[in-house]
Amino acid sequence: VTVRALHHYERLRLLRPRRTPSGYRLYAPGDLERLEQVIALKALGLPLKRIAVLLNRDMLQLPDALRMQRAVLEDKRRLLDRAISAIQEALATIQPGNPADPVVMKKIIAAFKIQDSPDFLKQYFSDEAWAKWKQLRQQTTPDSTQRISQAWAELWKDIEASFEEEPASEKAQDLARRWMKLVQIASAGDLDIQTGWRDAWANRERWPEELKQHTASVNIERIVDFIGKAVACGVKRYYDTEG
Amino acid sequence: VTVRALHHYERLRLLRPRRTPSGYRLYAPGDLERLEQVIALKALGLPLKRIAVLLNRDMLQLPDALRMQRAVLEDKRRLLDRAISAIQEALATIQPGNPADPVVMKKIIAAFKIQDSPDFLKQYFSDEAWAKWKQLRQQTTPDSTQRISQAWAELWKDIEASFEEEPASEKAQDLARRWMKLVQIASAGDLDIQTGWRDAWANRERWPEELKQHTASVNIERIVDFIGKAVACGVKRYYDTEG
DNA sequence: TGTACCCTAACGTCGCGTAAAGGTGC
DNA sequence: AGCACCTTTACGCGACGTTAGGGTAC
Repeated sequence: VTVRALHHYERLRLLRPRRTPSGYRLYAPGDLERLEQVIALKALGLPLKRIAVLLNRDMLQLPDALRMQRAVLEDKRRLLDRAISAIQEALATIQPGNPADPVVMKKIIAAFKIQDSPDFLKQYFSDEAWAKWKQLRQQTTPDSTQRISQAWAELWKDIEASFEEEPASEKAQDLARRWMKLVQIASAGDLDIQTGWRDAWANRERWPEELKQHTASVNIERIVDFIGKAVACGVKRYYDTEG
Repeated sequence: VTVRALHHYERLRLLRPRRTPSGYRLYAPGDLERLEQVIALKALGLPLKRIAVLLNRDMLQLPDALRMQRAVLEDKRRLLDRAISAIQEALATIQPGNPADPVVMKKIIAAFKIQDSPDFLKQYFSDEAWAKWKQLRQQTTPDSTQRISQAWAELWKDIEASFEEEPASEKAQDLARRWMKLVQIASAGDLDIQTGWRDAWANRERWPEELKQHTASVNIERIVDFIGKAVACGVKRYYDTEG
């Protein structure tokens, strides 16, 4: 805490130290305690004026203020997460050595829009599934979100390289297993969430443009078709051997 | 984007729209594209002056700027996480209905100090273990951190209520299993991290005061003693039955 | 003639940092 | 007398919001 800060707090009526006859400030232990309170609340992001109200008028507002502040900070955190993963996406497209400035910009913009659009997907989810999905996203670190979306991209590419395979072939069955595993990871094994996504994908031609573009680099229709057949094949084989 | 913002960007040389004879601004498609770039970079938290340099002088700095900004945002996120969990702690102590304002403040301060002190724990970890532990903390959401620390607190209380039990009793063995399970969860099953924590706990009388106070509400010495015996008992029983 | 826009200029916000100009303690 | 400290006053930052005062398009 700098001297200037102390003066600042005093002008905002947060501190009222006594003075020596010549005008020097004298900080008593009580002032120090109050200062610690100010610093604690400031560290939570509360504006000094609000702290002044809390400490001078009524401490009873404190729990409410804390709850509000928590909500504010959580919003800020979400914005930060979005910005960070947008940077990740942008850096990923810039890596290969192509400068391509406007492309990078558009990647950033797209990354934001994609994270805006989930609200649009809500219509395909049941209320319960949507609540679970939202909670899951809150619990997931952007880092692991990043890894999952990269795993999808890699899987799509691998599938595109295997379009010629028979659905029953070992290679196709491997891809199908990877697919199902990713579905389990991305949905945390929750069936309601998986159902919501299945419906959302079934109506993907009605998605907003920016969301569609996220899969524009691959032939998503043929991929879905291929995996659908491979999974069907795998399920059939499973029942043939089991029963 | 408000009108005032457009004027502001223009004064900072971020935009240069043409003018009608009477002085009205005319925004061409090129200006719009540039505006979108400004907005995208601003959303990442870059200051407008830096954006001006990037867009006017050299785009080549862009990747470096993005990487730096990512680091800045990740720091901010860590601060935010700390503030959020400090609020959680404070609200948790306020719940029971006791106003107790100064106590709440001290909780907040303590919550910050505890999150500051991990650097002190570094000395007990091998370099490799410390790196793994840092990475694990980065990947863990504050939410789940909160749940884990609450689980520890509950377990401690349950153990305190069972001090009279024999180490070999079913109840003690249950508590030992809960303990080992929490260790596995908190360390993500990593042996290096577990070893680091074991050393850190072994020297807990040399921890800084604020960290010690975190366990001050329970009789941590007897808890550690009790669990040590119970685990030893469990291990012995395991080998007796196996071999 | 109205009214819905546009323009510039300039001050306010928030939490201090940073002088500048001068007094106090020892 | 010197030097390290204190005091008040006031401007600066960053990204605009918000008047105030006046012109323009239709």
